[in-house]
Amino acid sequence: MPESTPDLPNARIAELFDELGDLYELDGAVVHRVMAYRNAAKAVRDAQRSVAALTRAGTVTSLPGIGKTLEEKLVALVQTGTIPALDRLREQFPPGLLAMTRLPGLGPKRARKLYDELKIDSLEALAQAAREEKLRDVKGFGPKFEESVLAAIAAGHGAEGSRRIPMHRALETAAPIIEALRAHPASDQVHVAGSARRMADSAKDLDVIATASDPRALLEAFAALPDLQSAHVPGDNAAKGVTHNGLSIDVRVVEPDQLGNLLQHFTGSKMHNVALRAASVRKGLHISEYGILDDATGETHRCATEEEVYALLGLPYIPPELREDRGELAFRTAADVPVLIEQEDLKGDLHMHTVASDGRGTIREMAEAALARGLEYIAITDHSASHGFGNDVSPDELRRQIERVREVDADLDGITVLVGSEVNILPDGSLDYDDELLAELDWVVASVHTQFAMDERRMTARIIRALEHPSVDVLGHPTGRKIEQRAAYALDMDAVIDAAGRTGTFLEINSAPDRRDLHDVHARAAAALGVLLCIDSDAHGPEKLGVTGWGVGTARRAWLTARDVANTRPWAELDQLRKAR
DNA sequence: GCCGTTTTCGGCCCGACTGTTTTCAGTCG
Repeated sequence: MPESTPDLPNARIAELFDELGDLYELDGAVVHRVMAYRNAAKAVRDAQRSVAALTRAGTVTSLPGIGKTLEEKLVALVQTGTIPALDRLREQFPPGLLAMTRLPGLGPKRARKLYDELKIDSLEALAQAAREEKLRDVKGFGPKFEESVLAAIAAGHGAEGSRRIPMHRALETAAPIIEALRAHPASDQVHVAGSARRMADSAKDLDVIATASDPRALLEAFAALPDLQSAHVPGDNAAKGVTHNGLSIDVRVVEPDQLGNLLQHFTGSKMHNVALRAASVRKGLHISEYGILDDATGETHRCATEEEVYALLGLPYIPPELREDRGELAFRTAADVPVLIEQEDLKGDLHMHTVASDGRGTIREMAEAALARGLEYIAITDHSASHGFGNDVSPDELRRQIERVREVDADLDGITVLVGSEVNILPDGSLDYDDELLAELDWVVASVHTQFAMDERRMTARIIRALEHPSVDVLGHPTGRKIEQRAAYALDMDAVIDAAGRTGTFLEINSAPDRRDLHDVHARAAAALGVLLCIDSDAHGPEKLGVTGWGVGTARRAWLTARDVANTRPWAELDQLRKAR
């Protein structure tokens, strides 16, 4: 029997559409055709079900931005594993040309010109030509360009995978800078906008919007900060700096009566703004970062707050985390906007480690820290026996751990301390403690920690088998991805979500800031099918319990309310909701 | 290439900066 080929993941299909867009752009296609591919890539990336499956079912044109032509390309992709137009374009344009377009200041039009006139088809060839001062011979290029191109290549621009950094790292880097801006006597309001405000996974750069009594003084003070490796203040309302670890920070100072316009504009996302403007043009309103121009009156309205911006456009306030053009523009009144979960809604934390495995705190230290944070209950879930890092918790050791947890629980008032484990899901889907021992635990997280390279069919079967185990309460970090570091393992998430719903198993939103796994698209899909999520810290020390803010950020991006998250409930109530043991 | 309170063609978001121009296209956010 022929091995069934697993479906291409949506993320992969989206990459192919993005690549098609890039290649058509090099090919000189009209911008709107290129945009159509980029829109389609976004639609695929945001789709909550398998796009390959939708294609087979003949319903893929129900996705926004997928029409007849793109459906044909998807059909070819699903049936043959390839898109003829993509193969043709790849033959026509060497991959180095795409790398060139990733350099700042060099886009597809100019890259194509260099390719046509000087046969330059790679970063290396480009640098060589710049050094030999040959680029200036091409009309539209000059010595300045040769200089900047060499600097950009030397700085590592254009290289694959060097473009985004995980959001928590960006904010750690920026924190002292933001603090300095807030503390400066000339500053009034200082807001972080951009992807950071939307709680995205990663950042390309950071946008800061401020109001100030003396804008110039604030910008000069920013540029002089020792945290910056270089800075540039081109005028009285903006500055750009680069930190020593390469993070770009853009600061804009604005009049207070335009703060709403600028904050809205620079919070994005780009796709949200594009869609918002397109919808507003139909009402005779033109949005820019400076105000809203009304065709009817010829007046430009300045807005001090974002609430005013959205109100003028006939929309309720849209929380930043929802501004991704994933349906939020359909809201008509405030009642349509989901009441998003907040960190304060979390009553418990059901995944954390102690010195028994690879954590740094004791059971008591973790419990006291959780109590101080206002949590009503926690589960101590050290790694299981076969883990291979930290201390292995043998079955006997786990029995002793149960006793230790019971003692702390009895000893501490105001918090319930549950005993659990983060059990490994072995390659065949079995767990590495026996069923009797697992049944003694209050709470079981099951996670994959080995053999990530398994093919999709086997990995999906492996995880579903674990979900079917009567003692497994929640699937830990369901996809294994690490932001900008490690891809998710091959997994049929539709099938996993279905199995979670069928077995009554929860799915975790692991809050470790380099994981945030499940990520928002899948978390939203799970909640839409009634599967409950658990937002856990996976803390390896008492000071890390607060990372649930990252998980909550992901949950908010997934449109989740407190009801969608299991551990917003008191323990007694949650206990009733989980599968029968 | 998509899509329809501008419905099957002709639109498709907005403004600033840059380097190279002598009036602007390309690029960026």
